[in-house]
Amino acid sequence: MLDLRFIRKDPERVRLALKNRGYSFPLDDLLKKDEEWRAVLVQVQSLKERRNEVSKEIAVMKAKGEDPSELLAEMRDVSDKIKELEKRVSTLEEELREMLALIPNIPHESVPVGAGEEDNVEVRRWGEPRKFDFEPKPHWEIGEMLDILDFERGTKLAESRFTVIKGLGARLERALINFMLDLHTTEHGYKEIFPPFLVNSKAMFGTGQLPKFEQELYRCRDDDLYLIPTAEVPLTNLFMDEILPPGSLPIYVTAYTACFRREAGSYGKDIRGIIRQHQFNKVELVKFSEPETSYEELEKMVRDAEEVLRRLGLPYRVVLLCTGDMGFTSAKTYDIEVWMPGQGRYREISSCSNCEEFQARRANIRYKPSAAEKPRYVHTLNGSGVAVGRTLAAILENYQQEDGSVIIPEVLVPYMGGIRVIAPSGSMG
RNA sequence: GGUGAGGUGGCCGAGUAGGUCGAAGGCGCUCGCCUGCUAAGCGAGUAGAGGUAAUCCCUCUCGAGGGUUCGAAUCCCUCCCUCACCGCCA
Repeated sequence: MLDLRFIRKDPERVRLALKNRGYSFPLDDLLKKDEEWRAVLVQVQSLKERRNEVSKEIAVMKAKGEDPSELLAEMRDVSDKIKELEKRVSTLEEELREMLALIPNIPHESVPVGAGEEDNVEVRRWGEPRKFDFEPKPHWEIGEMLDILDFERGTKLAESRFTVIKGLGARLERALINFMLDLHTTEHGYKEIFPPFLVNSKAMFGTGQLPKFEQELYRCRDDDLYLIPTAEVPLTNLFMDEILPPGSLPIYVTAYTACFRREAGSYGKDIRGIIRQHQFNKVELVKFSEPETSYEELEKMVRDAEEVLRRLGLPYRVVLLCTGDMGFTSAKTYDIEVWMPGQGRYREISSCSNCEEFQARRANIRYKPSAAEKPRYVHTLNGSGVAVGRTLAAILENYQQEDGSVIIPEVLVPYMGGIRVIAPSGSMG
């Protein structure tokens, strides 16, 4: 959420940001409403001032045994007028809040202006895509052949875009989670969190999923609870409505969670394989930072995520998203894309964003720079560190052998109990 | 789910026959004084949000929302949460 005072002071900046993002928004309506709100507010406040004064006078008169009935009559009218105007004020405030909640964040000045994916800027590559002397298969074929990915039974149990992972595949999924968490907690300084997988609507508002993206969420019928689409939601909202004491920042947290997304509107996309699932696992990184250092923190966070892929030996590239391709809450986003030989292209496996104070304002997360200073909003950052299912898919494709077996990356062998290869077993199950 | 108790400032804790209470007192914290050092002691300060260019000023906030009243932390209604006991349960 943007600061209303900022919009008031520099509406052209907001207008430009909206244009660069490809958003249409009735900014003039908002400004007009803001003006009316403040006008009415001034009226109410001065009437209240009058009422407060007179109420004290009445108390004094009564104490002296004088008759205050004249003042009482006057105040009855004032009180009615206040009630009437207050209705208007709260209506306007509600409308302003609703409008404000739909304005996306302002892109950082270093973000390229562009309409969509094609205008993103590649900033670096790592690793050499392997040369195959056979035709590399897509991961879903490998997974089915090894009997570790079971799409039919996933669909039977739930619906399409749900998959059952079996045997050494499940073990590999678990190994990846543990490997990523260990890396971030022991080497990158993140604190491990195991949060709820369901959160309430207030938390969803705080990180920006609500109200605009409600159709992307799974909701519980009888409770004000939603399945989280990413651990960013519970992690970022950890300090909702709090003022962090001096010296708290930066805070680094990480969590493994399952993530749940309805994927409304991506009907035809990535139907095969485990790239786009309704339920998937992810290890998430979240930082709370002082405004002055948040962009350094973003660069570090991207490196933390990249390190996962380096250790796994998976080639990738880092892409700076343009204004038109960024998420609603982000001021600047880097995507990390892993090389998928079976598809012959790079696929997003991590997305790291600096939301500046956009989410902090929504979730009311502040800190005190020092005991004497006023609270300020923190900057919040989030990034995948990284998407587990997509990593598993990338391993299957990058480490596949001609005979259909898959080599386990060296760093994962301890997590696999010493197993170095997943080979077709021939057994059903 | 049932019954009972309770939700006040960073923390503890006063404050109900409604009136000058954003709120006593204590702790903590900040600054100063004092003191070989530390502890103790003394003095001052110490919530958040909004309106305004802004110190001042004004308004709002005693779990949330609504009501009664000239006026509510204090009265009424609804909801939420916490704690205790019971029931159920991984």
